[in-house]
Amino acid sequence: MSNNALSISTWNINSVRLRFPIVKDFLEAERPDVLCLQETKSPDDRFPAADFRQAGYLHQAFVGNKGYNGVAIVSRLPFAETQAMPMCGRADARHIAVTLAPEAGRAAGVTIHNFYVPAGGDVPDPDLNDKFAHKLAFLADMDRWAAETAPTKRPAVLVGDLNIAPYESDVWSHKQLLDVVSHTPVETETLERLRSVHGWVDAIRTLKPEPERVYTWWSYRAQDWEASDRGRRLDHVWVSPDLAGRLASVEIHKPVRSWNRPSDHVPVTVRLSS
DNA sequence: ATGGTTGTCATACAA
Repeated sequence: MSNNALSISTWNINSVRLRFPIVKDFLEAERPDVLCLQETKSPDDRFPAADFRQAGYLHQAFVGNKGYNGVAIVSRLPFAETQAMPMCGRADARHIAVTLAPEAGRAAGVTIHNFYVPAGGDVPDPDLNDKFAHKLAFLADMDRWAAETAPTKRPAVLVGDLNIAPYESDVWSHKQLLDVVSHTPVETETLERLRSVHGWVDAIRTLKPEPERVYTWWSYRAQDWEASDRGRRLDHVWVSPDLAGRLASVEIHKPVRSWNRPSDHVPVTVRLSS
């Protein structure tokens, strides 16, 4: 029997229909048990469900909108239940969760939460920028949700594009990004409090501790993303304390950023041992 | 200081 009880990949795909070919290549290469996607940009009736089934991912949960937002979880392991929460009172497809069924073996009963936090626009002032106000309200909603449901009291994994790079070594220049949305103190402190107060363990930083620089996103706007290497760690994997001892590996799939017609985010894979 | 790119949908807007 494999010592690998559960592998989960998370990836902001920036249009699942446009990028299905590279998603398929990724699944064939890595074969994660579960793939969590953000920014699918697809209404539910146009989600490529049959394509994922053909790739072996029979179990699916997704919510989407036409042209924006959207999250999905596709899996080789069956679900006992699925849930999509409206955040900030809006049904705008920024959260979906599944709990793995008894047939998932050592991974049975693990709940996987997939979040897509609003990017927040350009101006880091909630009074001047509604999108930044929405981002802060979304984080407050996540805090409320965690306080009310205590997700880390049970085996749980939280993944997604949280659109915040919390630590100095999560960005190419801490000093130059202090006023840039994704790395402002109000965001980084709020995210760190949200994570730690509710008992989540940062899986990426557990296995790749500071001060190693870790990025999961590189802008489309660089002439040469790899040469300039102005990245940020916007994508996260958090686990509940009872799973922290089972963290086997975390992989940032940086080469995927150079694949044909890439997303600006790369996939991240976490593996839990039995 | 500014603009740089991408995807979607319709030619603006969000990221």
